Amino acid sequence: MDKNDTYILERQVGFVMRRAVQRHIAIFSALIPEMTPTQFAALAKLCELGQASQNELGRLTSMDVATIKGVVDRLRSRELISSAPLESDKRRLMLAPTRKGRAMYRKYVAQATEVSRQTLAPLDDGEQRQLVQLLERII
Amino acid sequence: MDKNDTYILERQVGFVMRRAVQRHIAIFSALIPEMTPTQFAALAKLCELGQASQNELGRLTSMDVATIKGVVDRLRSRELISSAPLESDKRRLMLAPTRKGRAMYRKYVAQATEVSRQTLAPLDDGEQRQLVQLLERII
DNA sequence: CATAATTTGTTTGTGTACTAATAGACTGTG
DNA sequence: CACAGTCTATTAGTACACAAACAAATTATG
Repeated sequence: MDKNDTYILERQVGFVMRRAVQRHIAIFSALIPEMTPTQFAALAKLCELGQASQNELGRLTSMDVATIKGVVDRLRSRELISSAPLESDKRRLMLAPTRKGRAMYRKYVAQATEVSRQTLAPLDDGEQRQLVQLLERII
Repeated sequence: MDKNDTYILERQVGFVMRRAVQRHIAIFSALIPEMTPTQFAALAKLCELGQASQNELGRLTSMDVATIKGVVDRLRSRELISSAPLESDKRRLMLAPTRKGRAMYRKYVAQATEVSRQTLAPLDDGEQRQLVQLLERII
């Protein structure tokens, strides 16, 4: 009856996005083998801000409390960021990039741009902008 | 010097895709609380095919060997799929949906379409098609 | 036919992501 | 001031995702 009553997995946004993310992560880890995309995102945001509480950093990088804790733990164990409880609010754990963390960020920031470039390479400039804009609207 | 020498996390495809996937998964689990998107994908594909080996199912749903194993284990422990070694090729584990699995698929297939609809709801019809097509090209 | 290469599935380890429960610290209101 | 509600961080549990190493079965090749 309906022209579209079959469910075609391959055409569902969720499925296609999952595959696109897979490819993106593969490109990322080829170009930036020392870090995951999530770790780089947290480090980049922290370098941009100078410092932030763990919770704040999680919100700004779209990671929930449990996720950001794991990411921060791993970055800290590699001495890319430092942490200290805040005197004026003892609930908060203030984070800052270490010298080593800043160096790591500087080392890879150009590569990170290249990751985005390669991910979008099959599209022309207009299409690239369009894709990012459409994605931003369904967030 | 350059007009774009700062790295803006929020504008990177990877970051935006990650957030879009997060929203999609939230919609999915609100509408289909009994299963994850991945589990539904595997079950749907298996219902479409009738049967498949574990490896085959993994390839068709874009899950690597370790991932598909976990997904299959969980579906099997809930008796949504059955498995049996293939006589003619003893390496292969043939999978098929159980009656219960088929019922589960039928129960949620309309909801799965609704998940895609809600995920794309902020866009008009043309934009929805465009987004999916652009994503397909960067896979 | 024998052996090398490939395919399939399993296991281990690491990392992301979410839920739910908990505890301690802070804030607001009565 | 007290105490209820909120915020921050931690912990435990489940699930996806990938890499690497392995064993068993099959296929290809000399």
